[in-house]
Amino acid sequence: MRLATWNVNSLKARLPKVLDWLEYAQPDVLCMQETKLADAAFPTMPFAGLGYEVAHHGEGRWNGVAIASRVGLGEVSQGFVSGPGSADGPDEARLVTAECAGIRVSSVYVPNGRSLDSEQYPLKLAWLERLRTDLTSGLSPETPIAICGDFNIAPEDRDVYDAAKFVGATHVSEAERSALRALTDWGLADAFRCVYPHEGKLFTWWDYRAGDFHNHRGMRIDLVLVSPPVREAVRYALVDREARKGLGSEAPPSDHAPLFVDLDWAIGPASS
DNA sequence: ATGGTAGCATCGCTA
Repeated sequence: MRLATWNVNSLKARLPKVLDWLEYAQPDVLCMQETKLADAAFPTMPFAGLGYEVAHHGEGRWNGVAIASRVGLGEVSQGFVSGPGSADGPDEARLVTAECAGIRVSSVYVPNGRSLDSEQYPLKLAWLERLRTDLTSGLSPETPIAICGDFNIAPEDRDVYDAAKFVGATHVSEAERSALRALTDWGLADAFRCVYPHEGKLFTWWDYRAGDFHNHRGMRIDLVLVSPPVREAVRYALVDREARKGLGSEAPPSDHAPLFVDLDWAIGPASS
């Protein structure tokens, strides 16, 4: 089973590239973030044409998350479903969860945080804490779980191109990394790190500006977090940098590259 | 130190 995540930065602008990538990379499940679409505007037909069912949670102009699956899609929930303060906070489409081939898959788009002195920064930390309680309360780590998406956190200094340039910046602060550790302490593992335990400077996002992609100035902020039964099944993972390139007259790329994780996992017949 | 780019509900905001 190939499980992928990709912040597409507008599915409307990126649809041809996403469809090309589905045909080329053949993921069984693709989690998307920043679709920037309302639910009614989601292009269901071209996904169905490639054999994918889709669960989407969108609001229109910003955010928007989706899960496309060709191995079954059930028990869909949009947004937070439980936990304290579930009625609080801004109504932003940043979480959708569905069961795919026996794995509880979530597509998440963690708030950016903007800067440490922004009012958005504590909201990011609160959102992460709420994500933890929502996705883990009442569950055993032995439940097959995969939380996939744009976490807007680089877990370690080796996950940014130059740690010195990020001192005092968001995405690398101790509080953000601690919020991420709360998830891993519960039992979730960074699947990419399971495959590349020693490497550094392997990124999933590069700023559009100043030739950052070409100059290898990026960050690893897109993650697939897996519970122990899924971790046991991890065989391979890759960031597809080809998809971050703008090729000739094609549509321009997202500023994120897709990450996929290959699992030795029984898919079984597709069901819905 | 600044600015660099992209998407959008575009002349301001988000990333």
